[in-house]
Amino acid sequence: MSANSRMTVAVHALTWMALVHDRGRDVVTSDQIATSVATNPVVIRRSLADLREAGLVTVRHGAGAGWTLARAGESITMLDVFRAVHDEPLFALHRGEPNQACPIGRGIRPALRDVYADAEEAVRRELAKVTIADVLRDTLATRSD
Amino acid sequence: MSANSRMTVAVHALTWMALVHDRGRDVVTSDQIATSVATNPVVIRRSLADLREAGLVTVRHGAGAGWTLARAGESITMLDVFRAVHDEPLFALHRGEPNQACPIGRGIRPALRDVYADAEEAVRRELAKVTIADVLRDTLATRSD
DNA sequence: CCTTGCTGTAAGAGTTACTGTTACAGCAAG
DNA sequence: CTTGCTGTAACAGTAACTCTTACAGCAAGG
Repeated sequence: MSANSRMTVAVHALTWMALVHDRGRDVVTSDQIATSVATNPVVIRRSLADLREAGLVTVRHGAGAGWTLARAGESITMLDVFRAVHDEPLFALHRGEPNQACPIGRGIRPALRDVYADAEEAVRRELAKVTIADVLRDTLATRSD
Repeated sequence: MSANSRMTVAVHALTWMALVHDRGRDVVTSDQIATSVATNPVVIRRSLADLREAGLVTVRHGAGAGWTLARAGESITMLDVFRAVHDEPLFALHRGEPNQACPIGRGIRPALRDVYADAEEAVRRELAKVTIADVLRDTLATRSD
């Protein structure tokens, strides 16, 4: 049950933007962020598009275009990012419909949905405790990988 | 960040085995389980192989071969199943190494690892609260899907 | 022994999702 | 109008998973 790295890329971008903001610059380009993440600018733009839809960043077009944090890093939580990039649940139910002639096949999906919902809610509670500012602080406090 | 359904299949199999056990039968075949899950017996055998390695089920070979719950449903938690089938973390870090010349690229991975570890621990705590017997009860209490 | 029925596992096809990349139209500041 | 960056489509490459077929291995019971 592996996961993609969209969450990681989005947090990386926001953390980088928060650092740059602290240093006095506000508008940054996808190219600059891509350099820090070491990926293609289009990947970053796709990620920032999700964050823009969630209201976490704003974009400016035309000459001198680029991205800006919509809120201070202290008020953006990991949960905000999770909500912005995650569409699918952490745990998947059966791919195909189980045998409805069997009592287990008939009733297990709602039962599992409840369990999975509780587990996912626990994740959300945990992610809500951490802000981009926290991640930035921890990131700068780290010396090595 | 979708997830595969290995967890769901494994829980389905165990729940079905618990029901059958309550009805007096102990040894079941992958073919019978596959009928309830509505999939191929090999998929079930692969899943049960994980559960066997985790000590949750035992297998018998030869004629009259089949699978048996190693413990009562009351003492098998969703966390046990999670541990048996999950090798990868819920949240993935960067696919490629971020730019080490950048302070964010250098320090963000350990920072994220901590956050992700806390979130995953929250999931484990939640899954530890639910047993196969609980799932069986909820499943049988459900009338429709 | 030897038949029988199921497990264990390899191998391959089909599907899906994501990443990385190229390409190009659109936009607005100056 | 020039310029630089965004927005997005399109496509290739990769990886994981499910499903299926195929077949060797094993042990209980005759």
